[in-house]
Amino acid sequence: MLVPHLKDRPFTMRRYPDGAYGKAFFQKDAPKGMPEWIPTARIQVTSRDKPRTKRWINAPLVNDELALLWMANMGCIDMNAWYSRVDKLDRPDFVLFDLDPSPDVGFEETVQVALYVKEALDALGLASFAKTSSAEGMHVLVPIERRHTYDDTRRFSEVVAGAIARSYPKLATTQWSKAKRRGVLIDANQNGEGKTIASAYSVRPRPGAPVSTPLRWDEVKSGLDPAQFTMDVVQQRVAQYGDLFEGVLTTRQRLNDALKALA
DNA sequence: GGAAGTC
DNA sequence: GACTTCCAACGCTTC
DNA sequence: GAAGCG
Repeated sequence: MLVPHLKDRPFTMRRYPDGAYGKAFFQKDAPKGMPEWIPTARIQVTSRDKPRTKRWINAPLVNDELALLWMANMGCIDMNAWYSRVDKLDRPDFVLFDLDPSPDVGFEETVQVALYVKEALDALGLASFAKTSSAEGMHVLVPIERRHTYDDTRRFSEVVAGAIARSYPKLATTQWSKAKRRGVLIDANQNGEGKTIASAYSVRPRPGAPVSTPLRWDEVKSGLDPAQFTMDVVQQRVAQYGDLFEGVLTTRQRLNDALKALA
């Protein structure tokens, strides 16, 4: 279920060599010694040194279960990949609404904001898909045609997030600075080239090992508990429902009309 | 966890 | 030989 | 414009 959501996307390894609670580090350039049967994409990324330079890296592509197993064996727990695929790196497959509760609110409020996001997207005629992200957060994905740029998707999510924050100021915010933030952050800034998201069905390195779990929208309601989605529970869900995120990979929607309606 | 750089 | 460091980087605010 | 930060 997991592999299709990683297929052909530059994969950023997040390794926990000392286990889920030890020090972790990111590694986007394929380590030497990675077997040749794991394909790579030669891509250019910006480095963080003072004069921002571009450098070429070999990004691993987790395209089958054996590659996924190899990553797990390298200490990867959450599986992080780009929003776009290697054949069109600058065209993301979806817009992400990353919902992150501040310390003053919890999952209950996050669920409510997720419903507001869906409501707004429904009004724009856009189908969306929800999953738990970590212990407290939610991800709402809007699959799109590969015609829009990351700049398009970021501006779109900014507009939608801003509208929701203004409509529900007690509950939702776009305030970046943590000190001034109250309520659930709708983080539009997570839409950008080179940014990654923990995929559907990723296990999180947290107590209880919760899984980022695709949900039916009718499950997104008061009382939903993200901690209930343990690995065995999610395996049962997959057996019962199949991949609730299949639509993310198959739905193609145009943002233009929605953007126009907002302009 | 492992390579590479520093003493 | 032992110890340390490196394995990412966006776009906002701030100075 | 560089640096700090979530």
